[in-house]
Order: sequence, then structure tokens, then C-alpha cells
Amino acid sequence: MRPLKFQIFERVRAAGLIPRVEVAKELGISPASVTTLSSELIDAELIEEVVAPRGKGEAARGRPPVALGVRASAHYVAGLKLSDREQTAVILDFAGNLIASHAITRQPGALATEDFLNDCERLLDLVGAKAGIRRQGLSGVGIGVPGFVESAGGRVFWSSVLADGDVPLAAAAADRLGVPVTIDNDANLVALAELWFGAGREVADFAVVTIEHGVGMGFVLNHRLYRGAGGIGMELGHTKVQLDGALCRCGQRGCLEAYVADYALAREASTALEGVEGDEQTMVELLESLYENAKGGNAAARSIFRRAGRYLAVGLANVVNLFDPALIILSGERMRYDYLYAADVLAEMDSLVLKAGRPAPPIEVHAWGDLLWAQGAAALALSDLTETLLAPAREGAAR
Amino acid sequence: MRPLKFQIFERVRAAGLIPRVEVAKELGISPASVTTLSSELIDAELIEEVVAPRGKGEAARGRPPVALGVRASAHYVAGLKLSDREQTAVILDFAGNLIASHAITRQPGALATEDFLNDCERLLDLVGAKAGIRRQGLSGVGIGVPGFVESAGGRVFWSSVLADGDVPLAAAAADRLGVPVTIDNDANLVALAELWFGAGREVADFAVVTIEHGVGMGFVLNHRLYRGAGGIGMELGHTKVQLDGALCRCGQRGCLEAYVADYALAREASTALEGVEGDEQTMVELLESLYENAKGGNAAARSIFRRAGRYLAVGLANVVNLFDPALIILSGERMRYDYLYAADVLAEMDSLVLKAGRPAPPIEVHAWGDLLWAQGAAALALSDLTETLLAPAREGAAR
DNA sequence: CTTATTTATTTTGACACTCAAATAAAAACC
DNA sequence: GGTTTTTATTTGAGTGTCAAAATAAATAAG
Repeated sequence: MRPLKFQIFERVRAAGLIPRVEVAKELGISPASVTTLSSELIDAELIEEVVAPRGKGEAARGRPPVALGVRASAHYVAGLKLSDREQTAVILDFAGNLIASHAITRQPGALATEDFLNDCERLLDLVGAKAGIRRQGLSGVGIGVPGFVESAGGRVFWSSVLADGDVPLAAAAADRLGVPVTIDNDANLVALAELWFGAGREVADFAVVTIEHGVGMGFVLNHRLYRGAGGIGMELGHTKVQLDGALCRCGQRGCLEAYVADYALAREASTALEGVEGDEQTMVELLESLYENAKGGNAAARSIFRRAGRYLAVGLANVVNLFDPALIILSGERMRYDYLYAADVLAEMDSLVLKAGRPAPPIEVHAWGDLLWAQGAAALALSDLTETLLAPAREGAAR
Repeated sequence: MRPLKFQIFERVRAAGLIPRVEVAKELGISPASVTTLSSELIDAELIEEVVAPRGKGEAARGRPPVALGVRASAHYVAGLKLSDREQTAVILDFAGNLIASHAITRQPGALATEDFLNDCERLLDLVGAKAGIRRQGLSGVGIGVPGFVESAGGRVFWSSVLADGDVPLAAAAADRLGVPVTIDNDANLVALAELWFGAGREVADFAVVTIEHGVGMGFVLNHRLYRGAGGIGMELGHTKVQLDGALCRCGQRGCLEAYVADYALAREASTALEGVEGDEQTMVELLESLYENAKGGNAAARSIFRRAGRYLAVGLANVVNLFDPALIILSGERMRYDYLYAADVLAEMDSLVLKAGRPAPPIEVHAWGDLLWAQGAAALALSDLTETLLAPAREGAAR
């Protein structure tokens, strides 16, 4: 089991402000332990007592509780989300409050590692300037990229934003930025963000499915991010939903991604919209036009979304049949196209989920955009930071 | 983390005979702790010291180690595997040694709960007679059935061998047999058997896929059986491999099971063998004949196996893409039909697995039959028993 | 045969974690 | 002011674990 000190800290952060009694009750431990350990945390300047004047309505007898809260100014971390078209950065304080954010757009395409690091540096300095925090003032940086990332080892095996393969990105970035760096797959970041700031406070097991340039999944298992046995994420986007199906970026056929991701929609869009519009430019505009046409009743355009939705239903149903999460969250830029989660798609998914007593899990759509993703990256850094701060001692025998 | 005492016990059982030093080394703990805790285990008569005369070749200086071993006669447990056509039972001692086994065949079909319990009772008495152990001498019984089973709650939501739905089988069987009973899905049992007696000693994360009357999967995650967030197993057999595909027992379309399970093969077999043979009787004979014909070159028969193999490849590839286990084990009666794991099926699976640095996991076929499954059931009882024996005290705050 | 060496196990003392029970503190109620 | 109620802290004890020292049991060397 996680050390109690750690659990108390996490509880305090998750709650925001919470008196000791509550912590003891929620964790099922004795108040004595909470006192002891929280005073250590206070000594370490990680949390603090917050005197909240008791409101009128809640007048009560007895000694009033004194709330604990994370000492927000104890540390600051940054989160960077580098994607194909947008680069977003945030700075959070130790309590998870958003201090500053910054986003810039860029030309799509893979970058050499050096250029990528340059972008990180520039982005970090820009958002740092907004927050009034220099690099030395940061305790950690989290970086999220799409693709295959081994977070524990800090390596990127492949990413659409990196021209090189098998890059030790965490080490390289830490070297360049002069700050500890943790990296992860972008879908995992959203899951982490939901775990820290969103649905995860209520639910122990849930899946976050992201649909952008690719399809990814982050999975939270028992309040923890699960990265699969191999340490790389769970590649939902490349699970096969059709034998000998559509061609995927990865070179294989029948991947879920090849039906649902934006490039999959776009390549059919040009066929469907032939003659309808003149000259298309970017993929985003093409998709926008496809969406408008579908809303307007264009049968071919509709069928594109319809097919994508059906295969998405298959992919999600398989996740449910295997894991049975309590909740599925859909996230990503493409969630603007509500055809992907229209009522009939959800109904189809429901009809593909095996009924064994329980109903299918609810599906929520969180179209919160890149800011949330960057916050997830910052959460990654925070998570890493607290791990370091609270586990100074021995490397016990783990199993 | 699991209490050290527990870990030491498991280590001793996994190893068979192992000196204290080895235990300390493998668990990464101090020899002092091993001495203290193992002497407690010895006092509790769960393990014992075994004096093994040192062999000639391994002559060495220093005090010779004294091995620890599980006290085999400390307890006896039974495992029952009740399936559609066969009912198998084993009795194991506390060290996991097979003491006796017994199998009977029966007419396929679902049973009323009462009749099912009668069968269990009869089977248990038969195997008990062989072993010379009466029911009072048993410390636990594990029962495995196909279908949807919630092991923790002891309930069967649906099973092909039970006519009733949502049966509190563990309680009912414990009541009838007068012995503590644990139940589980049969695929989980095989995974447990592999975990205890087979591949699991080497590998931390692996999947066991069973193909019989249905398709099931048991998944071992970090040396522990994982039953999904909801506590029911992972329903690989009902993951969808084809939109609007073949009809499955469960009423849905496109389930893996509907292409790979025996009934799926059988229903196409009658078409393929039309005119080839006269009157078919049982499904087993039909499949046997189909297999012979395929070997003999019958194109239609071959295509049946070929299609099943291809969809199996899809199902397995999806498991790999999501979990990335270190090993996949195929088990079950139908493994006799080697078309299901012919070279081209494995190659096809490999081609469907996303390449991200690592190669696809190896696939092993363990066609060990029902005996192993029953041993898995006994392992379930053993697992439950040791849990009870070693955790007499507090119900700590778990998280 | 005696002693040195090597390896395995046990003993000892200490530290860290956690809790139950007793005590202190702060407020409302009478 | 005294009592009640609720929250927080202190105290003392129990448990789990380990490092270091001591002990045990064997072989090798002289």
C-alpha cells in the first residue's frame, strides 16, 4: 500500500480544502496519524492550514475544524502539449491552479529533435514570461506528444511530431531546459487531467478516448493511470475493427483510427464533396465543410460520419467488453463533429456491449480542447514531483 | 504492499523447496525478516524445514542451507470443473500436488441449480473416495463454470451449464457441501493454473485464451489475476471482430466467439460436409470429421478453419494492442484442431499487431485438457485458503 | 586434529509506522 | 461560568522491518 503520508497529501490536493477529520474518515485511518503526518507535511512546507471563517448557515457546536490545503506557492510546474498543429503550454502552481497559458499554431509536419527542443524552449519561455516565472523557478515540466511513448523510460519510439525514431526525449529535454522533465503519450495526459481535475475524483476506473489526428486511449485503473504491461499506452486506435479494412497511417489495415481519425474522414471527404465546392485547402477546412454538408443533408457526407460512428461504437464496445470501466470519456478536437457521438452511435455501442447484469457504462463528451491536455502534462509533472518530494528514503522491495 | 509473511509463503510454494537465503534474495528483503516470519509460518504448521542431503556435485563450503517447503499435508482442497460435456474433479494437497482426479461425462445441457449441486456433491464424493479424504477433511473447494461469474460475490449471472440466472452459487454450494466454496469463470481458472503451476512462475503479465464451447480469456497482471474493473472476467469471446457479422449465442452479431467457438465451426461444417458423409450425430463427431476432411484437402472444410483462424488473429491482436502481455497461452479442447494456430494464423496476428519497438509476444499452445482446468479450480480454493489463514487480523484501509 | 574460512541462520537493538486512549482546545448551549 | 460537543494533539504501545553482531555448521588448510 502507498505510504499514508502520500495518501494524505493526495487526498488534500484532490479535495482542495479539507479538515483533518475528513481526511481520517475518508482514508479510514486514525486521526492521530493524520495529525502526525500532516504536521510533517506542513513542516516540509507542502501543505498548510487554512483558516476559513465559518459561514453563518453551517454554525455548529464543537471545536471548528481547520482545513488543510496544498501550499499553492510551494512549487510551480509547466505542461507542454506539442501536437501537429498547435503547441500549448500552461503553468500550474502546486495546488493545480492555472497560473498562465499560451498557445501557438504551427505548420503541420514532423520536426527534427533539435527543432522540437527549440520549440519546447521557446514555448516554455513564452508561458513563463506570462506567469512571471523563470525556468529556475519551475520544479518540473511535463511534455505530451502523440505517438508511442514509454513514459517510465522517457523514450519516444515514434511520434507524428518527431522526425526521428526512438528518441530519449525526457533526458534530452531536461538537459536543454535545465528542469526535470517527464513525458507521456497525449491520450494518457488527458486521462491524467481527468483523474486529477475532472471525473477521476468520483470514479475509480474509467477510460478516456481521444480523437484527433489519431485515436488514443488513456485508462485509469483503481485511481491510477495504467499504461499496459509493456509501459507504452493502450493502442486503441490500432485495434482492428475490420479484417482487410481501410488503410491506416501505421501501414496496417482495419485499424479503428483508419475510420475515425481526422485524416480518415478527410480522405473520404474529398470524394463526397467533389463538385460541391471548388478548391479545398487545409484538412481542417475540409472537415468543417464536410460537417456543414452533412448537417445540410448531403447523403454522402452523412454516410462518412455514419460509418465512422459505427466503427467507433465497435471500438468502444470492445473496450467495455474487456475492461468494463465505470465511465468512458470522449475528448479531443474532433468532438466538435457531434455525429461521432450521436444518439444512434451510442445506441449501437450499447447494442454491442455484452449484457451481464450491469448496464453499459455512461459516455461523456468533454470537448475541452488543448488547454486541458496541457494541464494533463502539468499534472504529469506534478505527479512526478510529489513522488520525488514524498519518497526521499529507501527503495523498498516492491511487488 | 502484500504483507511480507504472505510473500514469503507464496515464494516457498512457487519454488517448492527453497532455502531462506534464496527467499530473502528473491524478495529483496533481509534474512532476519525471513527467519522471523518463516518461523511463524512453521509454528502455524503451514511450512516446514526439509533436510535435503547435499548432493555430491554441489559440494560447497560454508553452512549448508536448509530448505523450506510447504507442509503438503497441512490442508487438502478440491477443484471441480463443470462444463457442458465433462465434469472433472481433483484433490490437491497444500503444496499443490495432485492427490486424485476423477472425470465423468454427461449429457450437454443446462441444469437446474439443485441438480447442479447434486452433481457437485457426487463428483466431490467420488474423487474424495479415490483420495481417501472425506469432505470434512477438505479445507476448501473451488468450482469453475463457463459463463459470467462474479468471483468476489460468489454469483453466477449466466452459465451454459445452469438453467437459472443470477445464482448465488458459492453460498449455495458451501451450504450443500459443508465446505468453504470459491467460484470463478473457467477461463480465469486456467489462468490461475498457469499462474500457479505453469508459465506464471516466469512471466508477470500474460493472457490465457480458452477456446471450447465459447471463447474466454483470463488475464494475469503483475502476477495477479485481473478480473476487470467490474469483477467479472474479460469477455474476449464477445469482443466484436466484424460489424454486422455472424450470429453469436449471446444474440449479438460479429462476436469473436461466433467465428471460433465449436458451435460456430459446427454450424458451417454441416454445410461444407453436405453429401460427404451421411448422418452426423454429436457436435464433437462433426468437428472431428470436419478436421479430417480439411486435412484431406477439402477446400470448403479448410476455408472454415481458415476463417476462424483469421478472426482469432484479429481478436488476439486486439488484446496485444491494448495490453501488450509478455505471453499468450492458448488452451482448451479445440486446440486439437491445429488449424486454429497454424503458422499463417500466427503470421497474420503478427501482422495485425502494432509495432512499437517491441516484437509481438510469443504464443504457446497448452492443450492440457480438463484436468488442468480442475487444478485451476483447486488453485482458486488454495488461494482463498491461504488468504484466510495468513490474514487473521485487521481489515486495514486498503486502496 | 586444530584452526581458518565460508556460508546460513538467529539474535539483538533500533527505527518507522500506525493506532487506541487520554488529553487539550475551541466553540455553542444552558 | 459550567456543560456539552466536536476537533486536534499527545502519549504509550504494538507491529513490521532491518542492520549489525553473534552463532552455527560445514569444508579447506595446515
